[in-house]
Amino acid sequence: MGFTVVKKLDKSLARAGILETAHGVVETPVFMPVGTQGTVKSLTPQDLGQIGAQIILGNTYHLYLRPGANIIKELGGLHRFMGWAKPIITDSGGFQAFSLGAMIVHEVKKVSKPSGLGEDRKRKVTWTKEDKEKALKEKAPLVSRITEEGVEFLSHLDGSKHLLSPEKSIEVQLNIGADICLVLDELLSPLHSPEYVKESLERTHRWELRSKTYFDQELEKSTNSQAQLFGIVQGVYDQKVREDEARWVAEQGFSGASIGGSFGVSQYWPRLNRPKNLSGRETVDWVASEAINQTMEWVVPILPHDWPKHALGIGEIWDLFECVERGIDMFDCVAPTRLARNGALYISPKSGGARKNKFRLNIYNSVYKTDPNPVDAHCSCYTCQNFSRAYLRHLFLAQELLAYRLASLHNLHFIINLTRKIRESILAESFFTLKNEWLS
RNA sequence: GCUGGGGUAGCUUAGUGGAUAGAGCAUCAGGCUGUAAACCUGAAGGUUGUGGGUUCGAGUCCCACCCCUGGCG
Repeated sequence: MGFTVVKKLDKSLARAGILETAHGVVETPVFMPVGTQGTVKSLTPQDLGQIGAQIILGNTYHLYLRPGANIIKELGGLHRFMGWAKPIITDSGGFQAFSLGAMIVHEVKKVSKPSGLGEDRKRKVTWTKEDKEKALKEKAPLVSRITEEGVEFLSHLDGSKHLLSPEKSIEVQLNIGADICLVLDELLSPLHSPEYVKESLERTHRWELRSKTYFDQELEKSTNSQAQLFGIVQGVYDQKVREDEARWVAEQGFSGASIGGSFGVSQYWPRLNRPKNLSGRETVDWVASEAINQTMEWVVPILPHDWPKHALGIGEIWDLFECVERGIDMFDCVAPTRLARNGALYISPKSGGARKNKFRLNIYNSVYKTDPNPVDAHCSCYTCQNFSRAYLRHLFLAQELLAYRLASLHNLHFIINLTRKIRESILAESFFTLKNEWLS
């Protein structure tokens, strides 16, 4: 079990590697489809194999609530349960602490529009205990809250109360049979104040250590004794914060590192040298990319060279290039599958894909009503080989289930294939040529 | 022919004589980055069947006509 860098570029941190796990090797850079509830929505493991998926991501929080980690364990672990024999990485539930908590209260996202700037600057989000209680009560009946012990959840399924502690999270991940487990962390939002960020990061350190202690202690007894544990670099859009976190994580003896957080700026974390002449929409995109790219630049060089580095939740097309260039090896992202179900289908530069349209077309648009062409004429996926845009549009408008399946197949094939090409370009030392073809 | 019900957005409809006639679906366009997401926003769309009357004011009340629909001849 371990990670080997097989090729590194001179001009950047981009590299190709091989990650060994109990369920086989993973060639990096790699894109990991998200299968939150023990399924990559609408696709079978056979589909995933055919489009070249090497490893998928499952979710502790969802599987713990339903069907329950013990049930999965009894039925032979998640691999057997869902019929996927290749590696699985599991998220710790840290993201749900955020998406059911601060994300709602702060009205931010994983990758946020610039908030706290311009008109929004007046908006003040304090985070005293009283405000927190009040905000949670008023704004979100179903939420998570952070305590020293862990994350308290009210189940989104039945409202029941649960505590996901670092120990519980690891217990669930080991029971599920994850090849790679993640420590429990708390995502920070751009609207968290410096005081709260400090408090939270100190707590996350304690959670990460508790996760690791429990992991080390339980691993041998576990039916999953070859599992690996990744640490998480948390933080906000601030160089010192991120570098400090990277230094801390680097010293804890993990098998790898995931880089997480909510990427955006605010009155607290406004570090911006924004190019002028950008439209409003371009600014939004620029800020999101800038926060992600800068963060990777700050963090990656500090982390051990021989650790696999995982960008949590990142995976838009430009991110793949920019993050690989900055030394990232692994990606997971809901974008390909969620966008697919919502009718946004990826297109390559040769088919009109570009930064400005986010390399997507909206299949619902009426221009595709009679379009006989495949989604992307340069794509070799099953969907593009067999169906027209007009047919796909029809399926979406009719809300036929096949729409979601064909679209997911295409988007995932597209991203996985692109990531594979990126890997090949590193091996062939043509990475920048490829990047230029896509992001010129 | 007699009699009852009904005509409001493409469809289904809400609407005590009082604000710019609302909504759902459909249409159109945005958005979506460790999945509370086959989701969320927004826009467009109206000669209230036609014509007249009462009234400061009518989708609403009155009259005539037209159309749909049920019942009886």
